[in-house]
Amino acid sequence: MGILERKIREKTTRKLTILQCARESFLENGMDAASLQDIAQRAELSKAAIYLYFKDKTDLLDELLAQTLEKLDGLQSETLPKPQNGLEELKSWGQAYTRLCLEFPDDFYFIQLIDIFSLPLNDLQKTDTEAGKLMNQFKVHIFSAFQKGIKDGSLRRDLDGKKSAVVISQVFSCFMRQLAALRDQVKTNTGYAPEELIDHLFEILIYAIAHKPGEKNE
Amino acid sequence: MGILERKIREKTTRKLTILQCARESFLENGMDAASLQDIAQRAELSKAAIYLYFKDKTDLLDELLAQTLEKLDGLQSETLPKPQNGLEELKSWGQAYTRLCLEFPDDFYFIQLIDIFSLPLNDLQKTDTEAGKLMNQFKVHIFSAFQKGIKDGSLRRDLDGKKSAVVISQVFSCFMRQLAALRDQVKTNTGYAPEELIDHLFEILIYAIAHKPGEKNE
DNA sequence: TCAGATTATGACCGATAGTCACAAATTTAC
DNA sequence: GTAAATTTGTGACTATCGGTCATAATCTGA
Repeated sequence: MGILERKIREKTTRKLTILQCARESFLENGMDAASLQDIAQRAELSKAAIYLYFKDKTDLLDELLAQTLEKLDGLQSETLPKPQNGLEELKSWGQAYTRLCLEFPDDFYFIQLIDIFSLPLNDLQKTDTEAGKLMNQFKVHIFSAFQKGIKDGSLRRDLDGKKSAVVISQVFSCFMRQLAALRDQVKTNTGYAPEELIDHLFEILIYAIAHKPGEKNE
Repeated sequence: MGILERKIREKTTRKLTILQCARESFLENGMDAASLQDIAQRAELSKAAIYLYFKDKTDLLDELLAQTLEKLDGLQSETLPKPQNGLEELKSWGQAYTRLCLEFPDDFYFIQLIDIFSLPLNDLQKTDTEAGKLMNQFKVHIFSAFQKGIKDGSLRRDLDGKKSAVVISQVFSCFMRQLAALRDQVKTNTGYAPEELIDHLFEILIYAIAHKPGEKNE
């Protein structure tokens, strides 16, 4: 039985090696320009050998994306050890996403490639890839944070929780994606550092959805 | 002189023919998948002949983009014949952009390919392409509408006009882009029609930046 | 009529993603 | 221990892409 275990172990380590090489190549050359030939060379394999471990180029990407989504999950639970009100929970997700963007651009590169709302919110089980499943989980978290916030009074009660979740999440992910894509040019093009713009986006969004203590909330 | 005129006329019509064929091919196959071979066949020319009229593939795209930006300009001045306050002006730009997205998806496809804020806001003359110049004009319009709104009291006075212009425009264009990209899936994936989501985005953004009559504005 | 410019082409280049027949290595069966 | 079967690997291949280039056809002005 030790043989089988060793073979499985070798297979997975080889897979991980290829993934790591793919990660480097994607980051250095970008999603389109990265060639399987280059990835194969880094892994000291022939290009055809890659296809023994991965269906195609997008399959490689899916696995890398799954890795990154797990990291996002980790960052969020790191910043929010205890459950708080809905608004605080939303903020913590936003901060985790922001940290991924600013502190871990390598990871963010993969998240930003896909669109969070290109997957159905309803058919939770209808996802074929690992990354798809994780993305759905993520969406469910955001959605329930909105519902919670409306109930506990930290968000405006006249909001349609689900609709706001869709719009706000979409806004946030799109904004961060664009920011990450232009990273170095943002400051020179707009005159503002990425952090400033993100802060302002936070202000605007929170201003728009949070219940303000002074006002009545019904 | 008639000969020269005819030659110029023939040259421009041929250019327009190629542009139209490129437009169709881009729309049918997408920016990447559309091949110059296909465009050439549609135009009943050899692939090499295309390069007599356009520098490369992105040159084709630039011209199509310029056409679309002019259309956006037309839509805006159509809905806003007379100058109003800053908020109204911003709304009219938003509506023009929305109309382009919903009513003229073919045109929107090209606008959505580029990012409004990937060009510098400062160096207005440093644009090499026609599309670049038009984009810069567009950005200037939005920027001055914010300044105007803050002055005339239709926007919150505590806003940093320039910063808000950057963030809001980015949010808006990203959102619409994603919406257009997923067009048919939006309803099934989120449960909301594109129009509903756009309306809600309008509500949120206006709620966040507009001066509310009841409140003091300083 | 004929030189010179314009317009057009097919053949070609280097690059890509992906396939496939075949070979080497390794495990399993006897 | 050896042969069969399976896994792991490869180089050569296809088809397609954006783009170039020598060459040819067409048209213009003198």
